[in-house]
Amino acid sequence: MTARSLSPSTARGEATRQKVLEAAEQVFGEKGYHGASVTEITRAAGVAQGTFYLYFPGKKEIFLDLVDALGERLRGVTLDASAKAATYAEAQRLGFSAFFDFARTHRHVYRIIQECDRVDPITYRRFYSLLAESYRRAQADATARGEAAEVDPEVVAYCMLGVGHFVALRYLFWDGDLGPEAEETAIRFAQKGVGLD
Amino acid sequence: MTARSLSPSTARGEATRQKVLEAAEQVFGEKGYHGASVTEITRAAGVAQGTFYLYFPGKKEIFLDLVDALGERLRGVTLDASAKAATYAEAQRLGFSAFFDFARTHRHVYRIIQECDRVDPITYRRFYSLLAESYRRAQADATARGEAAEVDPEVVAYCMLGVGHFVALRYLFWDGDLGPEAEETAIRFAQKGVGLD
Amino acid sequence: MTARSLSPSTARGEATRQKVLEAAEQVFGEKGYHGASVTEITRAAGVAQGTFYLYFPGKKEIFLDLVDALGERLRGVTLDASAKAATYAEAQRLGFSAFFDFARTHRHVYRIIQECDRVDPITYRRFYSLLAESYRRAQADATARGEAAEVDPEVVAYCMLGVGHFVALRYLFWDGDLGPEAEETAIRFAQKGVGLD
Amino acid sequence: MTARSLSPSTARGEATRQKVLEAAEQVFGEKGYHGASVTEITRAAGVAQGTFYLYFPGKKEIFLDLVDALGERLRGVTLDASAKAATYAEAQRLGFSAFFDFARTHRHVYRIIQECDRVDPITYRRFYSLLAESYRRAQADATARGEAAEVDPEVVAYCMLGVGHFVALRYLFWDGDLGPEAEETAIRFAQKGVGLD
DNA sequence: CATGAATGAGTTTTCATTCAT
DNA sequence: GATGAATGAAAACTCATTCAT
Repeated sequence: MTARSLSPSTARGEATRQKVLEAAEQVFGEKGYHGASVTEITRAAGVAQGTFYLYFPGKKEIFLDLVDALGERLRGVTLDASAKAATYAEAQRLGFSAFFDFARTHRHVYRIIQECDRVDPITYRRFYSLLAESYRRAQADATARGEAAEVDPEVVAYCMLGVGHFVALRYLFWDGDLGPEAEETAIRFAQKGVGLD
Repeated sequence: MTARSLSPSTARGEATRQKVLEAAEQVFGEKGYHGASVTEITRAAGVAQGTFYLYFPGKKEIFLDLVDALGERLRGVTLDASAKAATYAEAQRLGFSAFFDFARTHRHVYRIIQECDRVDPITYRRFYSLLAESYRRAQADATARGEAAEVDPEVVAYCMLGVGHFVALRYLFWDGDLGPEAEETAIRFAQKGVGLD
Repeated sequence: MTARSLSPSTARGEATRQKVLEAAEQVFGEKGYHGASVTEITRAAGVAQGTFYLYFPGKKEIFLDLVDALGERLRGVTLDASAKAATYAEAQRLGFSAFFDFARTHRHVYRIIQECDRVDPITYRRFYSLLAESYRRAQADATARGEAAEVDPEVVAYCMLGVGHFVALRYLFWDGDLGPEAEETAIRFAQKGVGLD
Repeated sequence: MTARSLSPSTARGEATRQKVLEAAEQVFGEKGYHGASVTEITRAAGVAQGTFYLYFPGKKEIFLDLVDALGERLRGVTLDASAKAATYAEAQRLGFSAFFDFARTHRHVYRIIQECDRVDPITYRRFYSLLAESYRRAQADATARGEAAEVDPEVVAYCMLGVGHFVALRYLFWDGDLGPEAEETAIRFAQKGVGLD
């Protein structure tokens, strides 16, 4: 997407790069972008300080790389999940479930996304824009098929992003887990709102 | 709420305290928590470095003070707005409008809330918990009056928080402003979801 | 001795000066010269920061004043005690006892003397020189009267200072108290050394 | 003794560590613990500020390291010296001489020991406890062999520490040097006291 | 006499990044 | 490719002292 990482030319190099990347994900997840230090990442990766700069231009860049990668993975799982559905309602249900599963498995890492807004707003925006794009398209298609109301799909996409994010925040991150009823309620909200008339 | 600031005892002191607080709000809004330095805040306030520590224990504390204050103001405006409504639908509409107005007016500052999660998760959680409380109560009351469906009001509260936050993010912070149609669509979403019957 | 303090002209002023002086003694004793702050002293004295500078030129000066005063008191009690004795042996015994009593009562304050060496070596030296003077004279007199050996009384004076100081350090400050046997042994050492014939 | 320093892994690192340590000894000796700053130490060592923290956790730790090292050296020279003696009297004489030599050569550094009491009382106490231990043992052995009187060797040990310290203070630090007569008198005092029969 | 707000120089410490080996 | 010692700018914070009221 953006050429942020330096290229390894050997297999050994590629392996080192991976070690660093994984260590970074773990350390960033644990301490956040500002709380983490390059020293700590390299220590966790089991390489020397200088090695870090052989593969990444700097702390910022590896962080943004991680965010991009995370976005890609998240889009992958949600898209894959909803692709299996026959109806829009079913797609929404499966999509939300996949999202919550992802957030559950990547608790710490998911939270670092928010820090990205200050580190590089462009990357932050891209993260959510690309994610929203799937939602937008699904809504637009459903509308075309008469399965959903005729409303601006872009707005709807961000509404759904919001529902997912805040329900995950409240139940997954604060409470420890999200039960099936809460998940059901969230999906119901996305489909029928608060239930007015 | 939490005793985080030191006490001035004269009017002059109170005035200085205010100057510093306002400068901090401005600088934090512009550069974020980590990007801002105490030096910068005092420079913006027109006082000496040491003066800062006469009124606040440290950078972290003034930041959290600001977040608490922001939460209080935000709860104030949304509650005031929805109090004027006769029906739940109306209350939601007015509440969202008030929220968007607030976010519009406090763009920069509103964004620092997200940084708070890493600085002090307790304060971050309190910010949203207290906000959600109003929404929860409104939903519960509406349900009791037969105006809303019988669903867990806590989940609904966070769904609404999410809708507000992400629509503000997309339209207010990224696009520059949020038009009436988008606002209308968001409210409609909160009331009827994506329109699935 | 040295004109280090500023002069109060009224009775009220004299009272304030005293309050500050006493607070300083206590705070310095507790935290040491460097650990104590002027703010803390004034707080302990119940006066404003500025008031301090009405009576003392600075932190250093009040500290040295305190050291001088302490020396005067210590010389007073040891001299008074040994004046009551008929023989040199008796005078030594009473002098040491008085010294240990003083150290016992002024544990904390006594220890700040050592810090004085770095703050102002002149004052530190004066403290011990004046104290040694009494010992020196007593030894010289005893020699003249045939009660003590014919040795340089100046050296002897410092040996006795050393015995007192280190026994107090070991037993009073570290152990909590100095029993009569230890005191007796110390005195015996001063009179007969390690017991080599 | 206490793991206070960080580890260099190369010869170059070890060399730098030494440079910093030596600079610290010099600067602390000259200005004392509080008068010295890390900046000054690194400047004297010819390294950058940050380098200091590669080898020592902080100013306090390097200071305490220095005190421990000093104690070890001092114990070494006094023990070595007295080990050569046939009698207790001879051992005392040689031990005192070695002590005075050490103090003469390390004037400045020796004086920083006193500051240690406020910086870390434990380390201060250890310094003298370990030193006293040799004296105590020597006295106990001499008593067993009938060479010295039957008195508490612990008290005697501190008496001798005191004699050494204060005679060094008076003659070495204040006067510039300690002549043989004064040294002789001090030793005589340690052996026979003030000469009371 | 007394106050206490204000000052600003000075201190310790951190850490992303560089570079000789 | 890999190392890890070295850098130095920047940060948060303290505190003796001044001075307008």
